[in-house]
Amino acid sequence: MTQFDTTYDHKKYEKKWWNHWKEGGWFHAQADSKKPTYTILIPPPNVTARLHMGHGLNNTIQDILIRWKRMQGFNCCWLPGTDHAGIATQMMVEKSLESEGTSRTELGRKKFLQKCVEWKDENGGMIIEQLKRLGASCDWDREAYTMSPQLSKAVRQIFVDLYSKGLIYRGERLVNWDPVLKTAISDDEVVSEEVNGNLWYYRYPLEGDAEQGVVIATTRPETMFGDTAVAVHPEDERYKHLIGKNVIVPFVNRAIPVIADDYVKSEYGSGCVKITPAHDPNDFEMGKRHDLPFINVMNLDGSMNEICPEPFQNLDRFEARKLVIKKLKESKLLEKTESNRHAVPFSDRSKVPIEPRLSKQWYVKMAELAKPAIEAAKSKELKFYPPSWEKTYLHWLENIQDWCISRQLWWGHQIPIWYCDDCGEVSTGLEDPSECSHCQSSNLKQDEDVLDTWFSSWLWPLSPFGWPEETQDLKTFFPSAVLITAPEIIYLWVARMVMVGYFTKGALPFKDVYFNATICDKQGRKFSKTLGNGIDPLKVIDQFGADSVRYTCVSLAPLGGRVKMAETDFEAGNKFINKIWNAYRFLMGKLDGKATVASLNPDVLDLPSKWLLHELSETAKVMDQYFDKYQISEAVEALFHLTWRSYCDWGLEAAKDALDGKPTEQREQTLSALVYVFEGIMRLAAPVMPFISEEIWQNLPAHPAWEKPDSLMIAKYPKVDDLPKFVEEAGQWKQVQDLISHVRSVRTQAKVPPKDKLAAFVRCDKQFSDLLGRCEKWISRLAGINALAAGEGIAKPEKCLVATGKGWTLYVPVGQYLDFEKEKSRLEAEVKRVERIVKGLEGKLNNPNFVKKAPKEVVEQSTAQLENMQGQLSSLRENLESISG
RNA sequence: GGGCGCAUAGCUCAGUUGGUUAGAGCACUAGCCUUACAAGCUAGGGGUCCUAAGUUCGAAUCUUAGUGCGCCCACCA
Repeated sequence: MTQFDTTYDHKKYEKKWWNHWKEGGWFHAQADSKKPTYTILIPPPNVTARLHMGHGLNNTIQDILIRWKRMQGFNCCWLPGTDHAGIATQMMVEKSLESEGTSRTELGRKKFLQKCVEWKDENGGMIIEQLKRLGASCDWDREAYTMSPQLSKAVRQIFVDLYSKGLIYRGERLVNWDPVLKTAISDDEVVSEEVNGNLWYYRYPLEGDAEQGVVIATTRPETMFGDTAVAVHPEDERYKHLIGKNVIVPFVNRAIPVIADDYVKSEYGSGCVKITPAHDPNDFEMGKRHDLPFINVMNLDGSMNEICPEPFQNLDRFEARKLVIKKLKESKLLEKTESNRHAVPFSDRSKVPIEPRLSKQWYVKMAELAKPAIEAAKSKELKFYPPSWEKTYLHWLENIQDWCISRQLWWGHQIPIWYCDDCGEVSTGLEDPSECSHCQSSNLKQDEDVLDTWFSSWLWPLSPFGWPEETQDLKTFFPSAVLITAPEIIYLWVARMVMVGYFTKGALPFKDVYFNATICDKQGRKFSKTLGNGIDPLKVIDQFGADSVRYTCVSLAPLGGRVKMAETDFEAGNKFINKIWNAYRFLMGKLDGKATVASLNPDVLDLPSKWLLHELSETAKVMDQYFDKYQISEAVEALFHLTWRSYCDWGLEAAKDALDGKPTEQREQTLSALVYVFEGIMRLAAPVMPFISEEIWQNLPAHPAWEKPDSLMIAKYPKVDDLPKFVEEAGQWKQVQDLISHVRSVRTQAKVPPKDKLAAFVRCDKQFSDLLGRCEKWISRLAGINALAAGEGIAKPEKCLVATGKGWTLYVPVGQYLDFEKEKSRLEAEVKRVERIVKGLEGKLNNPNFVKKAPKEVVEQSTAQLENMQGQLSSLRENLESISG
């Protein structure tokens, strides 16, 4: 006993078993294996990322499924890797350059990219090491990276394939222009801030009749030189008569049409809005809808350009705004000024408002690609867990917009497009072209932009396995089994992988998509850096151990949805681990150094042992069912119940009787059953809690019914068909358990000291009294009974408490402890409860429609139940009368 | 504003095609240092299954409306 600590110390074992697994090579999947394949692709974290709780949950779920399938004999490949994360990495590197007193533009593109590579080598991929602490059994030999030569080659290939099929085109779009940095920035670098501004109302006179006109309302009067329409709601009575006519833009004296569009809100402002398609995202959309001209009125630095009239030219946009208002006042066109608080997009970098700017971008045509992806979901070939996400997925795909794949960054895959200075045409190809494919000129310039990071990660099911080459890896590991990811990226990533899967291979990249829960704090707020409400997984792994963290995460998290988590929750996992450890200590103590135990012999095994064995097989069955449906938290709960409630609370307690005695065959059999079931529990627990289960499993004596490979992670997962079952005996023991619970309850009610032994009398049929006779030693030990009498003719003794169950009435004489008043009120409440049930059942059975229409089994069940409850009721009444009288 | 979803014990949630007395974990209460574990054992209290109407022999479960909440997308000139 002394060789075991009273608590499990994870620090002693985690490193040890991790190394054992690594040395065993069991993480690695063979491409030429004869076993069935099971592949999961890790959602590649940003190479800049640090492990957070969301990763913790997401990867624990993946590891559980992988370990479960591996133990079931599958050739499991869990592909790890990272994403080059264009924006995030570039921002990190720029930050460090800033601290060195230099900048991206100063270094130039080539040197900057060099810096990015250096940064990645030094700081990147830390999350990969952190995943190992969690116990993630990834195929580490296959670790992939979206900027590696292999994956970059795949990106190039898919670009060229799509281009050659006419699915990539160049189009115009508004980008977020930073007038200080004179560069476009990504959406992620734009922060929206509330500012106090004004809403100005001013008049645009009607063409040919300056007396008439419309009053528009705007927050950005300086863009008026780029106006190409004025829009009103089609049903707005105030303006209906003007639709189709022209108004004059003041100062530039340009005629623009009044158009009708649903987008306009009659009740906002004046109900009339100026449209500047080149300087506002909504106006841009409307410009496209109505085929309006796009007029850019600004220079790259945000000053007004030559299109604007003389006094405004070269003024900064905010100076121009002031002057516009001044001039409008002078011209008596300004009607009124309202203060207006509204959101303005700011550049996160330079802290100035961004200016939407028209520019050429590359797009992927999505409509055709989406078709098979839609079909896959509709036909249920592609399934979502929980299924409610299917609608979201379909809604997006059915209204899909073309995908803008160019990003104004340097870090990433530079767009493989070359512009010819001579003929103006573009060239592309798998190799960098040395001459224009149209005019053979060598005056080529590559597009400055890079591809969206998702344009490389949508190939994740393919490129890490060697695509476009038809490698053995690709043949074996594509498609994967299930994708475990966060619902936020259903469009960005999930749907796109499906589309490219069909485009390249004509197949789904995965059949199941599981969305894990979002982790929140106890107030239901998402974990976020800015709130600082997150839990650091590494900290809790240090404190409680990886097994505790894994167990707690999945037990708290239902499929989908949200999980409210606090650091104290991990104590629950820790308690469970400790319980397992102590069961192990107890068992090892009783085994007394034995290296092996006897084979199970059903002829000798006692009733509680058979029940426990049966519980194991039942749990193995339901856990498989839950895992199959990705209901991890339910599966883990079943494991908890088996371990704690069944094995420890009942199994070990009942076994003490045999274990305390001399070394008989009975004792050997009880030990055999305990070892067998405990090993079964370790195997069931291995996917969830790999470290403690491995430590224990390695030390358990060999049981003839379990094989013993080099590691639990490659041992056979318990299969319900192979496990012993004792349906009848299990049912019998459950009846005994029920009786024991009632005796304990009665004792507590009478406040009988736990150490005092009592007698018990049970009125029941012969079958049940025989059963009780066989179980007397356990009833005695577990219920504190020193004399048991059971049978049909048992009379009610004096001064006793009574309890009823299915087919039996229990009398426990409690003598001095009996409090008549209390017992009377308890019995009255009990009688009332049973009466209510009886009444309900009678009502049901007296209803001719019920008897006529309900299924036969339901009617029979109700009849039998009524009989049972009536029996209980009469026993209770009898006792109540005797106590009252 | 558009789309989707949720509402069951104090909290987090199960409840499988409508059918036993609606369950679990945590929390709470009481009694126990019973030699594996006080990070424990035993027992217990606690629910008009959001509201209203409907379908049905029968509704937590199905339908409709209302209320409250959440998520995603788009955001107001």
